[in-house]
Amino acid sequence: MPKQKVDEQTIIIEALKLFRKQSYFNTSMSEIAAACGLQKGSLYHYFPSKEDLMRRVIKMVHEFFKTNVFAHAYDKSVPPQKRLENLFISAESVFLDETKGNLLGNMGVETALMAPEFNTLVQRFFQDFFHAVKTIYLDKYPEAIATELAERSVAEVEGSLMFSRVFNDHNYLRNTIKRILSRIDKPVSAVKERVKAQLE
Amino acid sequence: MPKQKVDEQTIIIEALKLFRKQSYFNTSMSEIAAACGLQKGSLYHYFPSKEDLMRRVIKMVHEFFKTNVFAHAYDKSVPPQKRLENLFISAESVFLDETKGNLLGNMGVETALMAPEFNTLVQRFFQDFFHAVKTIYLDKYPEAIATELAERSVAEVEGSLMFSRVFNDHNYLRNTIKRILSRIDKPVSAVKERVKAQLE
Amino acid sequence: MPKQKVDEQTIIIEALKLFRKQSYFNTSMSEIAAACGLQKGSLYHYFPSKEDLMRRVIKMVHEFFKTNVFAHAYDKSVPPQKRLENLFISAESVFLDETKGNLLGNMGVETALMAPEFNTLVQRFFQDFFHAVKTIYLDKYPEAIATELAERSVAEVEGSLMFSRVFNDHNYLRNTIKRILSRIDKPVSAVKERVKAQLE
Amino acid sequence: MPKQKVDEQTIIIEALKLFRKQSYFNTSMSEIAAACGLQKGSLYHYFPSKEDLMRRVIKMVHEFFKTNVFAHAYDKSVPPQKRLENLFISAESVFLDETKGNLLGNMGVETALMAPEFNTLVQRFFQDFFHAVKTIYLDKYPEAIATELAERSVAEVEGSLMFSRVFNDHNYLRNTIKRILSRIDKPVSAVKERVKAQLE
DNA sequence: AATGAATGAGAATTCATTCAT
DNA sequence: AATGAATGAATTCTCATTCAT
Repeated sequence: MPKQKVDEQTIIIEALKLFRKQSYFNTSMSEIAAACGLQKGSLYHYFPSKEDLMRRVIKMVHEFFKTNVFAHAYDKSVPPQKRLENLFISAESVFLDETKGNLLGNMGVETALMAPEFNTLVQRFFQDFFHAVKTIYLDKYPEAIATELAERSVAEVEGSLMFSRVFNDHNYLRNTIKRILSRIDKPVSAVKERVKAQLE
Repeated sequence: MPKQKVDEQTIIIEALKLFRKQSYFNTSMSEIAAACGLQKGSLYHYFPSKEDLMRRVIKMVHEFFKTNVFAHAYDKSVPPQKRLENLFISAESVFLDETKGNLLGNMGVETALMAPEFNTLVQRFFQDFFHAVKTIYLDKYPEAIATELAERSVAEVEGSLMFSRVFNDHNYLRNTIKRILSRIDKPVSAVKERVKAQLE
Repeated sequence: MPKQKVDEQTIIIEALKLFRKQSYFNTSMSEIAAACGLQKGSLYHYFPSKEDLMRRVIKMVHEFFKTNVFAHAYDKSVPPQKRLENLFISAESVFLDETKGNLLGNMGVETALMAPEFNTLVQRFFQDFFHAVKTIYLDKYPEAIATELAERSVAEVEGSLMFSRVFNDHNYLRNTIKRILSRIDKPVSAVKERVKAQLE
Repeated sequence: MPKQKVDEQTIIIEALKLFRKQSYFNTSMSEIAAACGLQKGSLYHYFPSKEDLMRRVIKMVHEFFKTNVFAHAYDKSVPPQKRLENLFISAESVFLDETKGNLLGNMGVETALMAPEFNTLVQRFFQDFFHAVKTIYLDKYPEAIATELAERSVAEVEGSLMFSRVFNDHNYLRNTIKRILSRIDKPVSAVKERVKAQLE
């Protein structure tokens, strides 16, 4: 009659932390089990396979972002500037948080490489990310511009997140987010002009 | 049979292709050997270990970029706009080329995670990348602005490169590069203003 | 299939037998596993490495000797002649026993060569051996003589044990032990004289 | 038209040194080649296999002992005490010499274990050793005693040689040899008596 | 639910050996 | 005679997974 020592959530979080730190292929089920205070055999009570556990990790991160980050975009009671700020500031804190992790941030490629199925999950995450950011920009800009701004912002965030990790310096991401937020305050005309210029 | 079947270069390139496609940890020495038409034991003639092979791969990519991409930045016979174009257009073709690969592009994080030594190599790559881009911007902008523009451009490139791979759509990267190139044509004053605005 | 097939002790003993028969470097983990009716991977449940298994084998032999051989030397309820007899007769039966083995007997050198740590373990074994034998001689002889007799006896035993194995003839060891035991019955004076003679 | 870089002798000696230091199984052909300043493939010009090389090493050591050590026993122009001294003093210097080595000394067991053929070679070595020593003793003692003394002396030498290596202290062997040499000076009667005592 | 034993496939690596040059 | 490339078998070790208790 063994007592339950952990729950699914705990295992998913411990797995996330290890995948983030060491990558999926370089993390063994034993390590995950050990991080949970379990024997490796016990993990199979919760997840039928390592791949399935990874799936759950990705989904959990995705859900977390939906609830805690992307949701800000859709809160119509808040003005667009402020919504953008809420979204990116919360994204920043998640990305830079060891625990909550950003498996889907700059590790998107590695994750996507694992299997077509994972690629799909990663795509969905970024689609949601784009959609949220674009939704905000649509309050101030027409479709084409909003799309471009959203893709650009998320790309900058992902790129600078990578630098933050590679150089172990949070400022890359922080400065990028500051810059993105400052951009939305600028007069519409300037942006329009530039975008137009690119379209020929 | 004792006739030379491959050379170091070939092995490094085959390894690069596989690492790019499958990630380092998910690629076995057998696979690399098979890709070269060798027995796995034979690889150890050329490289004392898998890690060492990886080191060589990274260095080769770095050298390739120095010679074929970053070098454009320092060709003072060419006007800055054109230098920026040469640099990013060549970067684009390398990044999107299966063969030459961009291990150090969006896979920087996984690579960097492998070991402190690899992290250092990845850092050096990006430092060189930053430096090249910044050198061009310095022809038109003062130090602070050039730095910011360089970091931003490289971040955008890296982020959109990730999207290109995740969504299997080269346009993410292509559009980003177009945008970056169009930016340098804009009057200095606009940029200055925005940067100043961010500095308080 | 998850039913315990062997225990640590069994593995250690099987390893000992093989090391004795084939030497450490010429015995593979597969062979040891096969001798235990296990798959090779299963050994790593019990021992983290081959070297560690060797360590355990050495320690087990050492413990066995402490308990079953050297202990006779310290049983003060028994007269010295008899103690010496008990010690060497039990040593003989262990040395010549395939199962209990004498890895630390005449294979001391190969074992000691393996690594400094193993050398230390072998040294400890012989120190204990010397100490036990010397303790007995001290009941009849002064320090200097007891030391010399102990070193000599153990050396003779080891040398003749080697011959017993090389010539596959137990009599080398048996006769040596008989001779050693007969020696202690001799008048002290004769021994003293000889030892004195050597001391100039 | 490659020049001869080494000769058989050199290789045999380098191999001997390595086998002595690391044991046969733990020494690779590459290491031997490297010690000779050759590529491993080149060794096969001189010896058809590693085993054959080992055979040659054993034979060379045996020949060396025949010529430089055992020969002293048969030089009838020298009195027995002096012959014994010559024999053991030369043996001592060989045994303790890193270069000339004593593969057949205390490593007899490991060597003998390798294959029946090697066991035979080791047996022959010790038979010659016994015979030489016994020949000297026969000048002073009758057959039975000479045999016993020879076996005992060689056993002591081998045992103490092992201690010298395990404890890295040449004195074990040196003192043993001193003791053996002092023994032959003693009156015949004492030895006779003891030997007789053992024979019932 | 948890464990710990066991598995078997496969990882990286080593190595004796072969042979064209 | 020497080399260096190549091999293939073997070695140590790892790991996802299974399952009886």
